[in-house]
Amino acid sequence: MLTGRVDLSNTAGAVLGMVAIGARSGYEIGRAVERSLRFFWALGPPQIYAELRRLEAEGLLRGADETRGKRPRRTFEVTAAGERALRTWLERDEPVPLELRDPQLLRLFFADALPGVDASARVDAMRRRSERALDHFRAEILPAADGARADGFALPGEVARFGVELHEFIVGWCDRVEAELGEDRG
Amino acid sequence: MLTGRVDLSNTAGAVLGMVAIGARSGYEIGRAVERSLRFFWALGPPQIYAELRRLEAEGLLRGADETRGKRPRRTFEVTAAGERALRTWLERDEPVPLELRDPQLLRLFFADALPGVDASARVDAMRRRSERALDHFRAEILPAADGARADGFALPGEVARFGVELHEFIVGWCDRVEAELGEDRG
DNA sequence: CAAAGCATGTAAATAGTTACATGATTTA
DNA sequence: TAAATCATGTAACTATTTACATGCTTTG
Repeated sequence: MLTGRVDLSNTAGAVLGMVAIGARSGYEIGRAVERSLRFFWALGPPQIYAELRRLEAEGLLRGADETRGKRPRRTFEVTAAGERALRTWLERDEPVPLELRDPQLLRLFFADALPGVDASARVDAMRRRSERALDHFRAEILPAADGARADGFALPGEVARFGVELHEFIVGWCDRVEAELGEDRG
Repeated sequence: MLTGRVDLSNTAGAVLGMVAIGARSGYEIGRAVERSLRFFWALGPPQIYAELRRLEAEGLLRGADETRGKRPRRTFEVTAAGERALRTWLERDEPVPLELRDPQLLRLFFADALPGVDASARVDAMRRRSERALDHFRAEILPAADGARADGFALPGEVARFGVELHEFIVGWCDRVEAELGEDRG
């Protein structure tokens, strides 16, 4: 069907957007996701390939076969209809929730539901996680965002800095809470 | 089976934990979730009821029938095995990722993928969303956390303050980015 | 040339959401 | 007593993850 969806899902928007900024194959999209969207919109290979197939069937992407020997390979580009759909999705202004799903915060929430559970250990795990995340941002995501900036895309850099500052905020919060918990015990 | 799972899922831990801190029925758990976990671990009624059934079948919860007339109703309490499972889950120390899933940040990321898309409008939607969230925290979640504190549970309050400070951070970030975007245009 | 890892995907299972159904209780 | 809302769930659908399969390409 060549008319396409009017309302893209967020995952469809992410995949279409990735093709729009230059990722051609499922694999390239997967690589780009790992270096950019990953921390606020994770996508695994099965989702990417399934979405590519749907978007092509709807006429929002045009696929080309680049099979070599028995190894299948397919590359994509955005059609005019795809660009319209992407624009509509980008500009949509419904109230979208911030979906945070954090097992660590969940454990901390219940840490005093049972006697003898060490809340500080939960907070410490949270802090270490954000420190690891910061390493990853500095090693992978910020450099990739600089690359995007060189290609004329500025927003990936802003979003990457959001990630960095978010984790810095979490580290600071953990330090404050650990100090408080220490006082209560002391 | 009365042996129970060794490894609770996070959703199972959330439901079991809610019973442990005093929510007795599926409905009460749902209410409590809306006033506390919602912003970092959302759970709808179908998940809650399905999980209660599983936890009872595994012997981690003991259910009691309180049907009135034709209206079914079931209340629960944590068994000794349930308490052990909850403790194990609470103290588990695997590297759990921060799963952020934010359609707004996703749109902002791609805002310069197409010409003529207004990035400031995306940032503004983000800021308004966090302002609404802050209203909700002050009206619902912080008071509920104060209630929990009165019952001897301190961590829900800490976690609620995490939510407040997180959204304050986001509001500040949005203001900074909007200022930057304004400069670039001006 | 064997092993490691790069690249491309699929099938099956699990998790989560949406839409609905239904009865009890309170309120206008 | 009609309407609202409280309370309890189920069925069907959608999204996501896990585990696997397979063939190419590079490197020791």
